[in-house]
Amino acid sequence: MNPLKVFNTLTGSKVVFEPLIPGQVRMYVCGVTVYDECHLGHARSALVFETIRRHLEHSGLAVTFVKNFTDVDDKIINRAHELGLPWQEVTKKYIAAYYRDMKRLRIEQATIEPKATEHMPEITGLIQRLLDKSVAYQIGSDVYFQVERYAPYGRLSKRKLEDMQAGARVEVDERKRHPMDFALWKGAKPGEPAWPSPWGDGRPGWHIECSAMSMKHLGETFDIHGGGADLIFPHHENEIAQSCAATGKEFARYWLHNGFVQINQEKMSKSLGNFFTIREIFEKSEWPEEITGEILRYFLLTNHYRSPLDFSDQGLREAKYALDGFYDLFNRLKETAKTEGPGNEKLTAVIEQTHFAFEQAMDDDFNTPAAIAELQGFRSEANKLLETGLSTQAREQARQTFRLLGSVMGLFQLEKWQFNVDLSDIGVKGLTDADIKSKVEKRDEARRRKDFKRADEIRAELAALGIIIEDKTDGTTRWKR
RNA sequence: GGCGCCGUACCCAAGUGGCUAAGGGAGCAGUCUGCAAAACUGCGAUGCAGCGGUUCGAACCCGCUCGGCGCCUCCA
Repeated sequence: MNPLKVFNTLTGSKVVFEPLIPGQVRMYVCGVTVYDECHLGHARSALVFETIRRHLEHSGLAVTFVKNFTDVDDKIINRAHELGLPWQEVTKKYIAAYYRDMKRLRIEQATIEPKATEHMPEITGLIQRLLDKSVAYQIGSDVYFQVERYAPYGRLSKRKLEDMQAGARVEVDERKRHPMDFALWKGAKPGEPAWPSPWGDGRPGWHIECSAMSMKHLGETFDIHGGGADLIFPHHENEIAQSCAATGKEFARYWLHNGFVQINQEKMSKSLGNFFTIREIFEKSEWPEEITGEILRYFLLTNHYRSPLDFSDQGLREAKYALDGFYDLFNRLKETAKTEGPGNEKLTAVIEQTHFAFEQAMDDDFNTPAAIAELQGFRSEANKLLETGLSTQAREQARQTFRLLGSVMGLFQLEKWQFNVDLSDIGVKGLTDADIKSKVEKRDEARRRKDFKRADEIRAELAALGIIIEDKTDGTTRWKR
C-alpha cells in the first residue's frame, strides 16, 4: 500500500500522514459563520474536506470528523440589526440554508457538527486555564491572549511578530499589551448576545471556540485541522497559540488548507462583490438539481484542492460534457450483451490497474485531478472493450468500478442522467418514455422500409423535444434525453 | 513594507530532477452509419512566461526579469 502523503501547512511540505492512533483519524474543519448564504468558496471547502474524509475512510481508516458552526459573532449581530431580527433567528435561518445547499451538493454531514453557543462552559473553562497560566489577561470584561507569552507564535503562517507590527493596518487598542494580542472573551454591550462568565457577561472571541470544541470532541492533540487558506492567519495561528499555551501539548498535527475560488483571477469574496452563492448557481442552472450537483462536484474536483480555481460558465460546461461521456458509457454498460465478451479478461486487468493508479493519485495529497484522469482513462478503455465485446456481467463489473471509485469523490452515483436541456420549463411539452419508445419504433420501421425521409422527420421531431437518438449496429435504436 | 503562491498546447489541467511532457474539452482528418449521433483511430507543445546558472541530465533546483494573485483587517 502507498503511504498517504499530505501537504502540511505547518511544515510547508508534503509529508507522510500517520495518525496518532493507528487506524483512526480525528479531523476538525472550520465550518461557516452563519450570517449569510454560502457561496461557491464555501462549497469548495466543504467538498474538499468531505472528499478527504471519504478517501481516508476508503483507505480503511476510522474517521471522526468535526465541523463547526460559528453561531455567535459580530457579523451575526450586525446582520440581525440589518434584518431587524433576533440574532438567533439569523443563525437559524442560515444554518437551514447551509444544510439546503449541502444537500444539493450531496455533501454528507460530519460526524459531529458543534455550535459555539452550545459550548460556553468549555470556552470559558479554556479561557480560565489561559488566565491561570498568565498567558492571558483581563481588561474590564474583556480577556486577551498575550501573544508574546507564546514563543512560537507565527509558526503556522511563517511570520514574525516584528514583521506584523510593521505592516499592521489595524487600529490598535491602546490597552492591549501587544498590538497582536487578540480577544478571547468580549464583554457584552447592552442588547448583545451574552453568556455569564467570571469576567462579566459577554461572548467568546472568534478563535477560542474552535480550540474549545475541537479539544472537547477530539482531545487536546488530534490529527488534522483544515479550512480555507484565508484562515491560516490569524484564525489558525491563534488557535494554535491558545491551545498549545493552555495544554502544553501539540494541538493539530497536520494543517490542511484549500485554495480560493476566483472569478477572473480574483478571489471571490463578499467585499469585492464578485461571488456566486450556491443557491443562485442551482437556481440559474438549466439542469435539474441532481445533475447540477454532480456538475459542480466534478468541476470543483478537477482542480487540485490547494490551487486557486477560476469559476466560469465554460468550466461548468466542460464538466457537463465530461460527465456526459461517463454517463453515456454507463448507459451502454447497462445494455445486455447477446454474446460472450472477448474483452472480459482484459477488463479485469484494466480495472485492477485503474484501481491502483486511482488510489495512488488520491494518496498523493488528494490529487483529485489526477484521480479523475485515471477514471477518464478507464472510460476510454471501457469504450474500446465494449467495441470488442463485453459480457453482461463484465459490463456490470465495469459500472461497479466507476461507482466504487467515484464514491470517493461522490461522483457517478446517479442512476439517471440528463444529456440534453430540459425544455419542459419553457413550455415545450415533455414526452413520456412510452411515447418516445413508440416514436422510436415507428422510426425504426420507416428505416426498415428505407423511408429515410420519414425516419429523419421523426428524429427531428424528437430532437426538438430534447431527445437524442443513436442507431445501434443491430438495427435497433437507443435514445436519451 | 513583511510573508507566500502562481505562470505547462486554442481552453481546462496533472507532472516538481532522468523512458516519446498524463488526462479531458474544442478543432481537423479518417473508420462506422442511408444520413446522423455515440464510440474508435490518427494529427496536435522539439517545448513548460523570459534570460542566465547548477547538473552527465531541469518544466521541475538556484538567481534575476516580466506578468498575475493571495495573506498581513472579517473572510472557505
